[in-house]
Amino acid sequence: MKKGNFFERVYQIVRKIPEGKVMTYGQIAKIMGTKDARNVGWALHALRHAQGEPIVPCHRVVNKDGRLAPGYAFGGPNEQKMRLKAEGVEFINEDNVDLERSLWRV
DNA sequence: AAGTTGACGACGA
DNA sequence: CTCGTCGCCAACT
Repeated sequence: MKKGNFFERVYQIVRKIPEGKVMTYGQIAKIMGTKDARNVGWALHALRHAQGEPIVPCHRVVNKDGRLAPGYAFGGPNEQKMRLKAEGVEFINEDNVDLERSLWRV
């Protein structure tokens, strides 16, 4: 049994998010069959200093507010917004993604 | 080894 | 709005 199963699962799911779509931590956690949304964020956090895995579009992962944690984003909340917009994700306002349109539904 | 923290979510008060 | 609590897992101290 592998131990990093949890993280790998998170990466696997996040990697398959198509452009112009986003997923929430809770959504990912639920897909994995757990309620551990905060560890999903932790898995992404780990990517910051260890991109050992293939490219993981962590900017497509948002919290329930439709945005990343203020200040903990890969390069700043502004970076996230700019990046998602560049992929075609619609924003409801300067800080919130239009989850109704851009939430990746399986 | 044991306790605390963390890119979260949801509900209650 | 803030505060507290539970859920669940890995990393950090």
